[in-house]
Amino acid sequence: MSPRTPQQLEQIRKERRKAITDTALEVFAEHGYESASISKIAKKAGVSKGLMYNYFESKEDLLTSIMMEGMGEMLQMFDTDKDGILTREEFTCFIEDIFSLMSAKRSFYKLYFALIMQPSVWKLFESKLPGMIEPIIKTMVDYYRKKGVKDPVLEAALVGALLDGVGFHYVYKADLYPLEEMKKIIIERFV
Amino acid sequence: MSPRTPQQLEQIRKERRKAITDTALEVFAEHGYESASISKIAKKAGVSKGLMYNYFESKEDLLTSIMMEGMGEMLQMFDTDKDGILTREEFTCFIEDIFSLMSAKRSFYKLYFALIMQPSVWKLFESKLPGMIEPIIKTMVDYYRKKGVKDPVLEAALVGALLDGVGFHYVYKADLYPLEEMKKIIIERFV
Amino acid sequence: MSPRTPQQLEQIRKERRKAITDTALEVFAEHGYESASISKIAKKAGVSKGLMYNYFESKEDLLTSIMMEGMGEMLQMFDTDKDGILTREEFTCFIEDIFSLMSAKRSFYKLYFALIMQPSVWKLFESKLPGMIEPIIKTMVDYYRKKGVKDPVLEAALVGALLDGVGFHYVYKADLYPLEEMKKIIIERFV
Amino acid sequence: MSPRTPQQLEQIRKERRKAITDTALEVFAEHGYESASISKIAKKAGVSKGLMYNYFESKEDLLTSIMMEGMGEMLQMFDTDKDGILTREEFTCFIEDIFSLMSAKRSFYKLYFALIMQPSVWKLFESKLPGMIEPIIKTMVDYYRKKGVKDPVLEAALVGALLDGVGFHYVYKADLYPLEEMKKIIIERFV
DNA sequence: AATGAATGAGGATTCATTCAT
DNA sequence: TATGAATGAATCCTCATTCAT
Repeated sequence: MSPRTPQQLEQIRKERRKAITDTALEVFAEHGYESASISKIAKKAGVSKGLMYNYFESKEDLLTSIMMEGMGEMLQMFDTDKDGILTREEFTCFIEDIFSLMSAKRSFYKLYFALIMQPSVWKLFESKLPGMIEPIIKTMVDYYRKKGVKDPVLEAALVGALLDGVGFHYVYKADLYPLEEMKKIIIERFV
Repeated sequence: MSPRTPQQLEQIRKERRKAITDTALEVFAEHGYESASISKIAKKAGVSKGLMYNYFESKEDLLTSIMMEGMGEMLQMFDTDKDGILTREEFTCFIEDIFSLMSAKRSFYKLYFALIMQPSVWKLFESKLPGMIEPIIKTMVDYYRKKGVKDPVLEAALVGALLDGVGFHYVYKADLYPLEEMKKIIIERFV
Repeated sequence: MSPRTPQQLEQIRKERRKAITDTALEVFAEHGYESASISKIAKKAGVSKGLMYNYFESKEDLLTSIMMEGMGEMLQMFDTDKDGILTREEFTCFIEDIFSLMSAKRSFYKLYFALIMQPSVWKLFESKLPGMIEPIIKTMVDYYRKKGVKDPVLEAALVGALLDGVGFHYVYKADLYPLEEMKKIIIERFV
Repeated sequence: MSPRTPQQLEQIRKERRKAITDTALEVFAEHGYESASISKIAKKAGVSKGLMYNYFESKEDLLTSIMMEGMGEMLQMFDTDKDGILTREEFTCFIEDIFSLMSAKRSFYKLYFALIMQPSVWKLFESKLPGMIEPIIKTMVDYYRKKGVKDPVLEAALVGALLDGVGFHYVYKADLYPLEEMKKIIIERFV
């Protein structure tokens, strides 16, 4: 009879949108951006092709939306106030956060790696990615500086490379990767 | 105008094939596997579309051929006999080899990263890659075992991740990356 | 908050309908029939897509309604009784009416031209159009016959072609067209 | 065995291209630009959809190619040298040329009208048309200026509108139109 | 061995229309 | 009466692959 209330509509849109982005993330990560067809995503999300364009302007928009939101979520995890002194415990916590993230958001990580390597797609993000990574790097540099390490920037770069390498291997070796042991040894050696 | 000798024909075939693979490598890396069209590659290689199928069965065959040959070349660099005891000096040498490879074949390296990260491409190789990488891993595990490290497999995995991470960063940060310092610190800490 | 009276409802319906047809005319004329989407029209008319179908059965129905009504309006302008003798002043008036119409209803003219030229659309109107044009032709033939012109039918055809040509150019040359001067010279020469 | 000679290829391309443009002209004119689908044209031309894009970059390119070529042909008819003084006889000739064109190329003329009236099509040509029509306008303006007419530009616009109007009516009234008489009266009055 | 015309399946996208509310 | 989410057919276009020459 009467049209839905704005609240109802908002609710519907939110749910549908999430269904689409969740599915798209999976499919993008599984097949790559180019191979993932809107058709496949729509079908897997239980939605018509046409509806996809009710929520996202284009395939590219769908991709960038997912990436931006995923990156936003990741950044929030490191958003706790780290202006003061960084204790040993806090840094341990920080490393553990990164590892939690790796397993919690493995699909996203995979997509991130897959996309970052595709020059055509890279262009969409190269301006935004540094902003995401910088605070993480800074945290580490600060920690090592305070700890009195000789070359804190190099040390942070080393740990950064190590973490990316672990992430990369983990993402591709799937369930066989000794993530927990790796975490322990990294905390042991680099905290 | 006598017909070409079989040797000449063989020579021509070899050259044409190389022209195609070289061009394809570039185009695949620049546009990604899916976006790179046979047409573009053929035109850039100065060859007709039809001829491509005289040298390669399909687009996928073209890709796998390129990857296999490229990886074969890389592995040859580590083919020196390392069956005996691995001394500290030899391991240092080994690490240095890897870093040499990174800078000597950097563009090459970049192309391989770009391709291997695409899930559609990865699927074609994930069964073959372990066999190719294994000797490298094995070299490291052996070294750490002999050195008396507590968990040599984990240690090798750690260094493996670190090296991949460094390669990854180096390939993308281009000329700004402190590759030499990184090499020094890795040898210092992990040899 | 008593419910609206039937009169009020009727009034609201009328206004809404007019809002839709007015907007649709603009959009059809601007983008052409095929390119004009119901969505665009609805949004521009401040109405929901769904409501469009409450007032018109289909896109085609919307188009034909607009055309019929527009043509009706045009005919009314020439509906003044012209049975008696047509003086020079009355004919001047008549020409001026046509020019008024051109600028007052430019959007409609544009749509009319655009559609009349599409054979598939033409079929919807070809039975009704002659009825609209005939009285205009007749008025002119009568005038020239009374004036003693040698071939009044040819003269009327000439002026008819001229008026259509001017309308055509005016509609497409937009604001740059010297409509006033054209009117003056036509009245000067052909009245 | 051996590939086709360039001459053979050229021949094939020419023929196919003509088959496509001829069919497209018909279909565009019958259904309008937007409604005419590449599929329909391809099928009617006895050609695959894909091949259309071997000959034309896009639907728009197909349309513009047809229009440009048709208009080029028309303009060639007015290519006789008209740089010197334009005598009364030459101008008569010029008008007669236009009328010849109307009947000789009536079908193209019809298509031209049908297409040019569609706003979406018009946009593609409004930048190019003036350049093509200008010489015709200029010829008329020059003639009237030399003849001492008070406002030669307006006079030319008047005749231009008249000619377009006549063309428009002729094209739609088909065989019933008194084209010859119209020509005579126009030459009588406007030369 | 070599060519490029030709095919057709499949991709992203649009949009008139329907329907639950 | 009014809404806009949802559908799916149809559109333009791309491209790996085939084939006559």
